[in-house]
Amino acid sequence: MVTLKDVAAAAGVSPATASRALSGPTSVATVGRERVLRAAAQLGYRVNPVARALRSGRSGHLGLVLPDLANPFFASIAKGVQARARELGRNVLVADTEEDPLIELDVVTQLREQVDGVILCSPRMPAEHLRTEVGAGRGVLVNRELDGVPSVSVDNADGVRQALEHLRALGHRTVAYAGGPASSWSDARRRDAFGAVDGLTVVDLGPGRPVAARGVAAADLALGSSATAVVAYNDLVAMGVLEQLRTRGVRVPEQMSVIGFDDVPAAALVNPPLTTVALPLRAVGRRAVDLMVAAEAAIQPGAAPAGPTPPAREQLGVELVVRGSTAHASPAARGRE
Amino acid sequence: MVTLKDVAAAAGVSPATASRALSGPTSVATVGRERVLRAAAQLGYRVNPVARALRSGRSGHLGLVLPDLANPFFASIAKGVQARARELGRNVLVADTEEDPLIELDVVTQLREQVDGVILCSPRMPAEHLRTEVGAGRGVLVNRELDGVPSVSVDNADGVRQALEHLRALGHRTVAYAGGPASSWSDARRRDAFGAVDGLTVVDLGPGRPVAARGVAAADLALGSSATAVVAYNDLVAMGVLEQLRTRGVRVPEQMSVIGFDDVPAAALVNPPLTTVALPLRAVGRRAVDLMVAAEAAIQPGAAPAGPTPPAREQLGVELVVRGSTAHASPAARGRE
DNA sequence: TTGTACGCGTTATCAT
DNA sequence: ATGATAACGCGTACAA
Repeated sequence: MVTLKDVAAAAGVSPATASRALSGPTSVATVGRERVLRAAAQLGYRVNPVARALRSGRSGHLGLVLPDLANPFFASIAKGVQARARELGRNVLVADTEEDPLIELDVVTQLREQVDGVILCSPRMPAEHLRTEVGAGRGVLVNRELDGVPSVSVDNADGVRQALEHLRALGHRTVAYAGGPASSWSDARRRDAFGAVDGLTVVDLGPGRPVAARGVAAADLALGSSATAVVAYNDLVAMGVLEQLRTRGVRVPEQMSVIGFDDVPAAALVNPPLTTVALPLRAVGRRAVDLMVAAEAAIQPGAAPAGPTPPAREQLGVELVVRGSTAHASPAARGRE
Repeated sequence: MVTLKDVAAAAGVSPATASRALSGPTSVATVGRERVLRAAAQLGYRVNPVARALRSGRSGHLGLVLPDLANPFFASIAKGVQARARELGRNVLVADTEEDPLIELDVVTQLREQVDGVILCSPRMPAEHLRTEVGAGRGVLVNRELDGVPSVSVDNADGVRQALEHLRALGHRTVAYAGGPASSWSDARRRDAFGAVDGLTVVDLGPGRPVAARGVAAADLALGSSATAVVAYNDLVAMGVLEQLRTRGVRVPEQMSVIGFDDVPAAALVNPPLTTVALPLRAVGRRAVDLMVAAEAAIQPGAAPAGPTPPAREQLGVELVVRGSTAHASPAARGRE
């Protein structure tokens, strides 16, 4: 293993100078810097990140905590985080909480000390824990907002608005909402948005787990109402709705329209292809990384302490993708019951 | 930050004794150990992993390199790796290579120095690079085997056998195979297995990218042959086949049977539900971690150097999950052309 | 069994 | 601009 000392010796300077030449844009004589860089390349020197971390207190690692890696929703975010982190030359420590708030707290506590900052996806833990764990520039929230903590989320309200606008233009007048988990921050935002439309009657199918089975149950509830369209919490639930409607002999979209959220890859593969609100998940992940490094930077230097920039709270735009699961509300549909 | 020195002071012992009391089962007086442990708990002491890493040369981190986090196949493996690592109190550094062999090599090189060992999923890089990068107990291969490197994979041949056995029992005599990437180690194993059956004619649809679009093309090829069933490289390809058959007005499974590989979550949600060879991906991830820590352990102590255990090469069992996309080969099917 | 002292590789401080 | 020196927190050889 070739160390900084070796490089310094080869370049005929002190380790301190070698460090400066390699590390930062600090003041180093151009000529000396040249010699150091050449010596380093010559010897194949690579800095020891552990030693640097011990001395500087910053490992360069980012933490990513999410409820379920196998959920394509979080996988997409993770992918965005990965990509951006790689561009920035930083590594990512990933932890899966299995959707368990206790594991979540545990994992964050443990991870926090190994990384410079942690990106927390759809955290289920209560606000007070959240603030103590990732407050003070040590974390970024995704899909959740909290005073004093930077966050990036999607414009849930606009997604709902677009979906309802689309349905209304198709002649629908009564729409059912198959909501998500009661503890979901995103679901709460969407529910608010549902209340804000006029010209449409909304049937609340209640909260539920974000899985296909919940969609199966929701479909029957929707059939029992006068709704001609169902908006689901996410694509998985929407697929459950689709499946049950088929089982019941109800044709989609002729007799019932269905809209999902997320636009996971499978959404385009089901029959009929799912109309859904596409969320820019990769971009969410990328932005989260950017906010995280910005927050780190804001900690370090003696930046204007009087007016510290308030934590950024970003909201990314969403877009309705119209596929085959929505159509005009037909007389046949209304005549169904 | 409370350090070991603080604990030692509080317990009235030297840092060395405190270290011994906390670290290993080394010789420490029972009474002193008690005092140290209590002081540590009292002060909320937590070892600094970075300092420990610098001293010991081992970070406790595991590296996980995979082609695509958004691919449910790899996401499942990652999930298994996560879970097992957590049980063992180890963290996981994940890197996504975007299916690019160049990025893969780059990422592995860079990650290798930050972790104790790296788990390499479905590596696309050539064998010689592989051996230099992860040889000598520094890595574990998943879905690829190589002399001298521990690995864990699934029993591809048996999966093919089960699928063909199932089809033969249903009366099929000619089966098409929509293979995967030419560079895929798994695909090569499956191809071998196809050649080893008798009583069945196999139509090779050639290699292709493991995406739905490839399945669409493969479906047309299959229809142009005398095959009454299609086996696909993975579920995504199988879903593409399903989609195109529907477009062509060919009923599944009545006129054509379809079998996938992997059993991703979406496989049960398509119409008809996909019969597929389920791979124990979570278990694969877990075993990979176990092999990795075993390999580390084999490096450390002065274990029998004469007979070093040959690198483990594990193969996990697979299971055909029969759903709705396979049925008896019918006269109607044969009369189609 | 316990304490002292040193080193892991790097960077920050303080002189010069 | 550069060099000597200390320190980050921990583990361990050596001495007691």
